Amino acid sequence: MHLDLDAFFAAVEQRDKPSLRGRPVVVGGTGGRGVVATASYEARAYGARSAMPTAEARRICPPGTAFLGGRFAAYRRTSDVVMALLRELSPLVEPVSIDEAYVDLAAGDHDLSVPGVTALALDLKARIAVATGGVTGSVGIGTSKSLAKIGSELNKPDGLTVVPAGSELDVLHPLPVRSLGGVGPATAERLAQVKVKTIGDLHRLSLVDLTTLVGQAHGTGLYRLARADDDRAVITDREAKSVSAEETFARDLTDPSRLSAELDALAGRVGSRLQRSGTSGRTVTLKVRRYDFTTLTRSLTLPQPVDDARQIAEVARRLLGAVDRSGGLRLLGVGVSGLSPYAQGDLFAEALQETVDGPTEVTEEPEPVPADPAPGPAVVAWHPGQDVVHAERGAGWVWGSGLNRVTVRFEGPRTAPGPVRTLRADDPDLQPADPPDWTTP
DNA sequence: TCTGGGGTCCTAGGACCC
DNA sequence: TCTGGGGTCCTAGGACCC
Repeated sequence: MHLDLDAFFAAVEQRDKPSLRGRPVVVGGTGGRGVVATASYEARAYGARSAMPTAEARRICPPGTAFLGGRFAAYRRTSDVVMALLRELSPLVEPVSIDEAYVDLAAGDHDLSVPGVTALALDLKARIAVATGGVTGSVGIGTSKSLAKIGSELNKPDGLTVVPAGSELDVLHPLPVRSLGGVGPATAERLAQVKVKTIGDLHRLSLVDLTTLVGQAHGTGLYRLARADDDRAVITDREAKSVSAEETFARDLTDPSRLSAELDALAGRVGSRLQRSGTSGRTVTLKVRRYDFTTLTRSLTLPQPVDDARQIAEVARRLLGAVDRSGGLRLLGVGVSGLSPYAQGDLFAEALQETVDGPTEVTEEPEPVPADPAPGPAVVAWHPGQDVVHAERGAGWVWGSGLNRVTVRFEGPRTAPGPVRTLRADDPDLQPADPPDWTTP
């Protein structure tokens, strides 16, 4: 079974504010650069849609339309109530998002005949409406995730569609390819170029033609979905693979200190979420959207996982230093991926930390003194693009560099030219500047 | 007053290793 | 003299989803 709550954010607002009932309601970003998250069915009648710029929705919706910024805590509470009802049906419930979930009815104790699941779904919808104070949902039931999802889309809002076993292809074939999960604008356009518009058309394509057209994984996936061949399981707990935060600014930013402060704030959000979830990750990714909407990412994988906001901000700043910021930036984002469990108080984690940081407790052992002097001065700070390096004992010129490495020729006595060293980002001689100074040309 | 924010998965090339 | 074949990891971008 697939359940999709109807115009969810708008429905919660209409439930909580009776004056909004029967009126167009748009929930989303209300600023100049906001987009629509959810439009109520009344607003959809005027053309308002998810992902549409709110400015456009304001143009096409009549006076009296409510534009709301959203109350996510309220949506979360309502969602939790619904998910709890689903868990009464089966232990196997997979929340896809705040307003959507799959339920493996076969894992519960149910009559799986068409009349049986129809009665079950009608009862569920009634109980959702009562428990949430009037929020409705659309339900699809079928022999696979794909069919259940398609079923829930077929009769919206407040709908119920059961696709009986054996009738899958009859239901699928007349539908447009866009109905299949994973077929977006780009794939639909490619398929249209070979005259494939419906899932029935798709069924006639050979596996080789399909994978040539849209790639190996995508092609084999679509080949199977067109045949109602879908054995994906309902997964109750998915581990997060990345944590990120991003922000579109009301006006493009150029001021380095403002950008730096924004990175601190974003890294702070990511770091606290990582720490709350007891994870940390090795790869830090910076996302940049320029004034002209061109978007790029830069990432760096560290030798050890991080969950500390300052460290995350440090890496992000270094990455931003290598990006062309002329013309202004519209958006900055910071993410951490390559996550691993990193529970505090975890003995294994502490042991791991010891190997990284050395013993936690202060020991009587003196710092070991190297027998031979280091071959060159330690580099204190270097940022991509920077051509002079300041070191603990002198300065050097950057001979060559990549994003996470630098080759430096250090000054030395005239009789003995300085050595050339290549340092990677994880070289202990390459230490973060404090305060970070990525603005240095 | 054009185009959010949070994610997942896949691909492709290069470095590197055996 | 000349250049294999397998694999993993990292980086960057793109498609897609809600």
